[in-house]
Amino acid sequence: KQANFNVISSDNGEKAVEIAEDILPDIIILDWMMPFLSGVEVCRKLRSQASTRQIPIIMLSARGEEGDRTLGLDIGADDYITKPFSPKELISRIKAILRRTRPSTVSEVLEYGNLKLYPGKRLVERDGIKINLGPKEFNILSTLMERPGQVFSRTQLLDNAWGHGVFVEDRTVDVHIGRLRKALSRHSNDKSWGNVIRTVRSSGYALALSENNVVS
Amino acid sequence: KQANFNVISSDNGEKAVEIAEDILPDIIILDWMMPFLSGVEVCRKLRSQASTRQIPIIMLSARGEEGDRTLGLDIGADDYITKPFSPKELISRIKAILRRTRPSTVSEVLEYGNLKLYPGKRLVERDGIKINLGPKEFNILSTLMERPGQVFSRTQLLDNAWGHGVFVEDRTVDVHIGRLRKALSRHSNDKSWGNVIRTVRSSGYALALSENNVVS
DNA sequence: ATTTCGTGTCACAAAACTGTAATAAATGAC
DNA sequence: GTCATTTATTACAGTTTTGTGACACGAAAT
Repeated sequence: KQANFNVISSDNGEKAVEIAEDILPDIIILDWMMPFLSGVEVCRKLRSQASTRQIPIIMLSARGEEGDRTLGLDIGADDYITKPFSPKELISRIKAILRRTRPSTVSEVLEYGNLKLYPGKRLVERDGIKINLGPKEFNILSTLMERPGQVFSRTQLLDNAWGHGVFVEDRTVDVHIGRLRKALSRHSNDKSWGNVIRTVRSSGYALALSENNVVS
Repeated sequence: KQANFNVISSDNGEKAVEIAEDILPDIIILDWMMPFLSGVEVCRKLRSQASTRQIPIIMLSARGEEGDRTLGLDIGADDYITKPFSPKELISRIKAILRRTRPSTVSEVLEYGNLKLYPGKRLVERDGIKINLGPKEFNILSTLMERPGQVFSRTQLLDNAWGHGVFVEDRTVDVHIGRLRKALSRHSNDKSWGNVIRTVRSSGYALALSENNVVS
């Protein structure tokens, strides 16, 4: 919490799995020893299910034997820390993992062209000029900026920006993309303020600098 | 091999471990039953060694009992497939795993001559110049570029680029090939921008550099 | 209580893309 | 060279997909 993560905890393995399936956290810290379901079993369970398979897992253990360590990693944990450990170490390992899976959760700032997005401050700037976005628009842009160039389908954007399991029309994304585009080019006529969101017919949207834009 | 992976195979477990340690492949497909060292033992061996510990493993097995499955996963396999399975399934599971461990190996980009195609970005470049293609054209080119040189019948192209079970005239492919050719050579007269799509009379189409074209 | 803001939908307009058919070219066998 | 086939091109009439303004609604701010 001190490192500014949103933490949900559970004191038993069974519940942990439920929660994980439900809210799909960015990362899971798993204690080896837990009531009902051990860390190993939880890990296995999470790995056996498509929805949770991709979630990074860090295992914590009091025992330091080599055997445990490899078992932990074998079982699909992304990292393994033995107690005692410093909170600092835990945080930096978490960040190391998130840096490659979810840049926006740990980066101070995401940049693309003259665009800057500060995930923590929920702030977007273009050429240093602050830009006002609604939450949804911010989330969409944030998603796009995590993987510049990647095409995201409307459904993916809905999942990422709205949260899972919401019932919203796909086309609603279009409207928000429209608002986003408008907001991103409101304050200048400079060419460098052109459209940064490419629409990919029949697929979705992607971030793209207009100077890179396609010749047709 | 058909999916464009570089494959090395071994017919016994002992050798497999040696090879793995030697060349450090991106992923290992392991049969449960093997002479000398069973798949399980190979898996254990690979997992116990630092150099090979990170390499993803997919286990293949003829037996479908749950016991085996969890044993396979426990032992450190990243995935577990029971025979019979479709090659397609195997490929897609391989890709799923590589996507998170080695994104770059799952063809971030397909290249052919001065052509580059980025599947994730739905983007095509020739000599670095971006080229605008409709969805169907992109799909066709994508299909062709996955196996340069290979001749695809109109029906195959229809299946791949349109999806199975669509009712479209075979000849429609011709038209799209025409559009594709035009789009691919629109922005330059350079000889290197010549036709890259070879038509194979009475068979279909294939990717081919014009300098490779047949002299008749 | 009112205003403001952000959202989600709809409907319609605008764009982009497709499939087909008709016609012209080309290829290859004889 | 002629003929039968097969492919290339073109034009055009749909279709499909996107962009956008309008509007209603609820939550938050005033």
